[in-house]
Amino acid sequence: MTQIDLSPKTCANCPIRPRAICSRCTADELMELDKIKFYKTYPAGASVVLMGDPMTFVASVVSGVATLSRSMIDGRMQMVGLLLPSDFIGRPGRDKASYDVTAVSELTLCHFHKKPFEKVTHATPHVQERLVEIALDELDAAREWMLLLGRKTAREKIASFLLICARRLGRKEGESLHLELPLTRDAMSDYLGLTIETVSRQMAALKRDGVLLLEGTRKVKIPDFSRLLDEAGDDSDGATLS
Amino acid sequence: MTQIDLSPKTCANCPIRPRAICSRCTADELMELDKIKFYKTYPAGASVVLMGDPMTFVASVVSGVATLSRSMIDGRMQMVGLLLPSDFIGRPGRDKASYDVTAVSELTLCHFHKKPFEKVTHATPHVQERLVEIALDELDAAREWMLLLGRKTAREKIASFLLICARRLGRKEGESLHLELPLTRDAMSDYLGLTIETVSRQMAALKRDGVLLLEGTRKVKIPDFSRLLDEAGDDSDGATLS
DNA sequence: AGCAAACCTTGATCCTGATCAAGTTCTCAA
DNA sequence: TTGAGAACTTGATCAGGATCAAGGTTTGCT
Repeated sequence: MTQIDLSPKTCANCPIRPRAICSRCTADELMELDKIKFYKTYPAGASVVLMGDPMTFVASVVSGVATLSRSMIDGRMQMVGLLLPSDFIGRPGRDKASYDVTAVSELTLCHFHKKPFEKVTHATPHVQERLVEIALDELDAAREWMLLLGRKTAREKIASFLLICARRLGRKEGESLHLELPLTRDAMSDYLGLTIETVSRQMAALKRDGVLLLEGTRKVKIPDFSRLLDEAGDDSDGATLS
Repeated sequence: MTQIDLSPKTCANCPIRPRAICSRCTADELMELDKIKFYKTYPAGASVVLMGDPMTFVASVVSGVATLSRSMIDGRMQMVGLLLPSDFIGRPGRDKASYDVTAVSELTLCHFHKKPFEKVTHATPHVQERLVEIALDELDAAREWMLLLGRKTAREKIASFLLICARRLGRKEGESLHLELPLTRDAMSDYLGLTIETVSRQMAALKRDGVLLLEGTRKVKIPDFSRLLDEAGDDSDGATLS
């Protein structure tokens, strides 16, 4: 039997393997998945799929950042998903994209042809369970996001966004938390249902008030995490960093 | 073997049976589900579960209307889900509610104890598939809703809400479409991220402009469906009623 | 029928975030 | 190194929807 590489890098390529349930896949199942996968790299700004396109694959993000978005006929758009490395793209059982997928930085995806992927997963209960779990995670995120879009002030929206980023991308450095924003101000405005000017102004306000420090435009330091939690106005007791 | 009742009424009680895939459940599976189910009726305004509560059941709506909502410490809240008869409540594999569930009218649920429900579904691929499908449907709805919350004007929000209601609850009567709103103005404002006053004013404006006719406060007639579609500003080609 | 409470409407005013309009700072390629 | 375009900031003004306030209507209970 061929040796299977279970190192983190490979692990991240299989949408089923992340979050430590890799162990539940048999070597045969992993080999089967490895046979039907292929990598593809998109330049920053590239469109991966457009709403309505036939979806012939599922994929997982190897590196880079992608966004999901929906738009109106007149061009107004709203980001509805943010995809970071190890995140899953795709709707098993659906054949059309119901939103646009765009690379916001150079993006490498590990694709799986959809038909054979579904064949592999079809009869594998723990994989189906994992797919339910992925969908429920996304649903929770979407609903948290709805609260943000519907009821939060501009300042709270920015703070909430920083919080979300900090949770996934933040690194503790002594007392304070260091992170590199994955989005431009423009993309942040699409995320938060604001204009770019408001994003810029509120970032400046939070900086002025000592909630954050900026190094250049994308590098952010959070001196006091609980202060940021307050600013975000969240109810969730997520006082912890993963 | 006991006779199984496959009439629509019973069918709607099982979260797996709706949408015409009942046929994929064997008689044994249906019997197993029937053993672990129980009905419960909640008065209008009752809280079904609160965020953070342990969730010991999944359920499906038999009659009435329920809402999912999230709130902030200071009381601001956003509705994040609207549940009508045949809709599914519950997060298989999760043990805590991540939002509040409230009965907005008298509500009857068909509950299934979660543990045995998961046992029944665990080894049944077509049921797992159905659960993925349910979760993806909710996700699509949530993302559509995010576009509404983030980018639509008050008038567009109202029109979009009427559209959603019309699709699920509307009845053709000659040329025009008749429907009874499932929510009060107050609940509509929570749905749409508006205040009750704005909802009231925009309903009045749409009435004044001939987009709708009101009979009392909840009965709505849409004389021209395509007009409503325009007002909603949607991109989706959903020009059809189910 | 009569009353209270919930629900809804309408008006006046205010304020947050959008829009319009320059300017400044990065980034990166030649 | 320099120049061009992208990304970002800042200021002035505007407007959509929130807020405050009052009154009207419906519903349900006794």
